Amino acid sequence: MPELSAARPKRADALRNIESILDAATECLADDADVSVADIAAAAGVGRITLYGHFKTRAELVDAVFARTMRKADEILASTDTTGEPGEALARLVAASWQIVHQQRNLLHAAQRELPPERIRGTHDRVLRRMQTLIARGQHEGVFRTDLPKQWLVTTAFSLMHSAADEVRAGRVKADDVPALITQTLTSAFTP
Amino acid sequence: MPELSAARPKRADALRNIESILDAATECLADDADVSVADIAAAAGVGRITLYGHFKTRAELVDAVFARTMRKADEILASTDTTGEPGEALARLVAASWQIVHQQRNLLHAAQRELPPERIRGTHDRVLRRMQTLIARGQHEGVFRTDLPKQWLVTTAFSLMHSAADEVRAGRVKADDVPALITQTLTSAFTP
DNA sequence: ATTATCTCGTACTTCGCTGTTCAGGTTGTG
DNA sequence: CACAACCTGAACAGCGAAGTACGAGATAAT
Repeated sequence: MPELSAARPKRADALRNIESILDAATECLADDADVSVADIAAAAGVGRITLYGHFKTRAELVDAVFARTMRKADEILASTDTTGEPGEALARLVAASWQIVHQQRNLLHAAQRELPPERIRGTHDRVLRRMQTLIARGQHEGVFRTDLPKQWLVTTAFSLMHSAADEVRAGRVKADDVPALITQTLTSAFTP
Repeated sequence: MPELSAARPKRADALRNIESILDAATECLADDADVSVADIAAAAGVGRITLYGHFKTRAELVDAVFARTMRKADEILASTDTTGEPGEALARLVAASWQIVHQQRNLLHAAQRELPPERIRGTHDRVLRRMQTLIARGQHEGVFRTDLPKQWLVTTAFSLMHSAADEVRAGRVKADDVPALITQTLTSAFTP
């Protein structure tokens, strides 16, 4: 089922506004998962009613923001070199992922509060899969341990990134130190 | 400053109700961080107004529940043997901690939403310190790595426990497997 | 037994947010 | 240009939760 009623193209200004809204929402949600729709609309320089014209509910908006962010994240990760020695590739992938996790720490919280878990999982999927693929390769080449399920290793990696983000936020760790911290930890955690 | 105005002893039934409320709140918050005060009161078999008589605000209630849970957790951990080979002691400490983290997964979320971070940190402190002490000893004995700050190793340990709790909840990991999973991961992550 | 304490239902206020409706003005598109 | 799509503010309805006030009744302490 491609489309129901051909959905004629939106007008240019509508598209522009939608972009503004998504941009503003991304920013607002990044530093407060509880922002009101009104605040987002204001930040976008748009009427609240206009916003509702494009996104029927708050959840729909959050979903759109989350999906877009994940899509962008996936593009960034796609441009990260994951070839070569798995350990080094992991370091590169972690460094790139960390930036995104760190910047969007709150967006995930917002999503978790308003979206069903399956939906989050689905949207996350492609990003997770990149890590998973790399880990699988590392296991295959005998560089990463195989006594633990690769799914768990993925969880471990993201777990550390999220926790590190919290630590930075609390001022207990410097943001610049994080990639090294995580990489070193994961390197020993993953070696057989 | 011991006490301001001597706080005469509460009546027996009041104490009993306070206990009921804390018990009910602990249970309710454990499976939904967003329960209403009304629901908690109902679960405690107590009027909502009675609850407000003992806890001025919702935040105060959450704080009390959180503090009590951490106190109990600390007692459990206190009865855990942390002597002997650090690696094995860590395994025991993780197993014990994991139970608590797993059961109270949502309580932390509730606390994070309603309490100031410093407060959470403060209440958490004694529990974290146990892990930290063990890690310090392990480092001292040359069993755990020293190229990363011990604070970070503590973070790593708890990070994995919390993520594991999420995985279990999502049905991707069996609860019984978790202690081994975490222990194995941490063992390699911590060895130099 | 008397008193201070505690309980509890009902009903109310306050608050903030979401989502909708309406009516009129603006702007892009063909 | 003409029309449809779009934007807009203001105002409103609905909701759920927090917290308050009152007053009658139950219960524990001394």
